[in-house]
Amino acid sequence: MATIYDVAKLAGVSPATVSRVYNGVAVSDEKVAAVRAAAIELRFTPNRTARTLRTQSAQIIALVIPDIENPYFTEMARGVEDVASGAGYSVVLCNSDGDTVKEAAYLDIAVAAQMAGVLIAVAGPDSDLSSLDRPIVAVDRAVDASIDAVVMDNRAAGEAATVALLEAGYTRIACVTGPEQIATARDRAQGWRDAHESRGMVAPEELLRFASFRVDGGRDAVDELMGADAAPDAIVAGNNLLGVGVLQRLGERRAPRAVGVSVVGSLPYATVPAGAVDVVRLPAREMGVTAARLLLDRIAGDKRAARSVVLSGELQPATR
Amino acid sequence: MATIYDVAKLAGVSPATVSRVYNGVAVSDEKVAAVRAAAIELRFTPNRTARTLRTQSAQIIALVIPDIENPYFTEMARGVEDVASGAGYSVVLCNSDGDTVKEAAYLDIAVAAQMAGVLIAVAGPDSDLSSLDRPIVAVDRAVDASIDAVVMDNRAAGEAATVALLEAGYTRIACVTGPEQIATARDRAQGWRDAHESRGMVAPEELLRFASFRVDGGRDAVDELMGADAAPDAIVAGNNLLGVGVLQRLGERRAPRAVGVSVVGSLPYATVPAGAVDVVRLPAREMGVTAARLLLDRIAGDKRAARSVVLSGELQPATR
DNA sequence: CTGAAAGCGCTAACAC
DNA sequence: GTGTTAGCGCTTTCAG
Repeated sequence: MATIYDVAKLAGVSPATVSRVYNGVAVSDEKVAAVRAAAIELRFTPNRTARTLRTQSAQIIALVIPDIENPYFTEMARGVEDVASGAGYSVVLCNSDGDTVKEAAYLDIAVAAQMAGVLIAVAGPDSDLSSLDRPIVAVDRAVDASIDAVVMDNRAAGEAATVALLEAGYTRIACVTGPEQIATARDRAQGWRDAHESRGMVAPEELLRFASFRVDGGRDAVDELMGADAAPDAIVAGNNLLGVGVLQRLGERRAPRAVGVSVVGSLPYATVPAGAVDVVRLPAREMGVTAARLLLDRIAGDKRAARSVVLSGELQPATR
Repeated sequence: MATIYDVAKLAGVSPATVSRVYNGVAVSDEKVAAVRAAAIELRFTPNRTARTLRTQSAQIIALVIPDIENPYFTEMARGVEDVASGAGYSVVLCNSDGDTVKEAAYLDIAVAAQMAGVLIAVAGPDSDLSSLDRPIVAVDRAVDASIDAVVMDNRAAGEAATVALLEAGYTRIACVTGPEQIATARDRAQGWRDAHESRGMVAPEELLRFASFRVDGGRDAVDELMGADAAPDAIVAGNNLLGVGVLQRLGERRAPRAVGVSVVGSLPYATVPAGAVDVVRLPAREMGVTAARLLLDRIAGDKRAARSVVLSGELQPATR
């Protein structure tokens, strides 16, 4: 690979001038032209490693998520990437797998590779961000008041999903949500409680299930709930994958009667007919866009107090 | 951040010795202990940027894929990551979006950041890999004989999907596959032809559609196919997302009679009951694992002639 | 086995 | 506006 010295020699200028051309520092037009020509001839691309070592900051943003196979997070990733690449940053996608050990390893890498900042949907309450000495924004899952966050209004989303079923006339509504230690999961369950309360009812706590935020979690919960004596007549699924599992398993069981389903989160790859279930669409892409902008602001030196942005889901009611 | 000089001073050794400890070069036990202790005290992590600048190679593998929102590719990514991280490499996921310009930008970054190697599912036939002066393995889509590749037997997969429908008694079978310029898409269509031929039939070319490899492609194709005079009685979908679109749209239309569906690729998030459609499962994770191993071999200096590994799909027949 | 020292390619003072 | 030069933190000869 050609270096700035090669280009400088060919263009008849100093290495510093070549550097300036690539960093938007004022250089006379003729020298700019000479440098550009030389660079093309030598197929020169600035070495990012050297630049990073010198400036102590790579033009890279780490995006750490707990499940790369969940379309919710990949949709978010798209949003992040669009903003980041527009600003000249690359995005490194890191899959923590919900494992705080793997997560910590990625955060170490982010530091060791001098990445400019980190966007993270934490694996859990034990996630340790303390050794991260650079800008960081929490996405989807808040960490604490000292860290910028962009999250969904999970309680309201859970409530909206539940209200839709109540309004449709269901009376025994179960809730299948994610792991109890994840606030997102708890908040959505709280929304399910609140929906009942707001109508003078009390949520049937015996129909609340904490599962993994995965398809299997939804499938298992259906078997458990529907196998019991006083089975529910409807189910609120706490995220997209749980919704898929619930719908899959309900479809496979010969149901004595239709069970209502509503889902917190979109189902981009589900194959239920449109309008078959209530869905509270969560603006995942927008979350990614917002978080990326916030992070770029921080990287640019924004020193204001930590902000927290809350995005709202939108009920897309079933057609009944 | 602490440097090897800080550690060296505290441990009472030279910087070179600290470096050796971190690179598995022989150092006396007592000095190793002293260095480790100092490193812990100073919370030292070797700076990867400096190491990369010096060695001219980052412990990073770029994985360039055309659609990060497609579960097929994220499943593959998991396989890649498991192998890579086991070998001490990080994986950078790059979403080319099927755009050769974005793809080229990522490949430039891979070079500029001195990444150790590249795994790529090329965006199309115009993808330019010529300026990539480092190990590279094509996944899912072969490039040419000079480049290692790990791909599916797409023709056979298309054939198996079609045969399943023929055996189920369908007689007018459409094929909705991906963009014509993508070999994967053409090969699957060829399998559809071959299935007919092997039974002494001729494939109804007027029922062949090239669409984007996305949900919408499948939806639109259904409208077009089913709206025509001589509509098909079954459809082969050329990838997972097309399958989702086809199933969605068929479910939404009031079908005069059941239309058979078979899909090349798994449907992890579909909500059709198990056994409702024929699926040719493609071992995406295995593809990622195999490709990553091949790439690591190349990075380690394997100079043998380019290999091409072909993986087979597995029909998971519908229960009828 | 260990230390000194050069240098990977770039940027940022600093001088002119 | 431009050139000279000193590192960024690490690895790797080369001596010893």
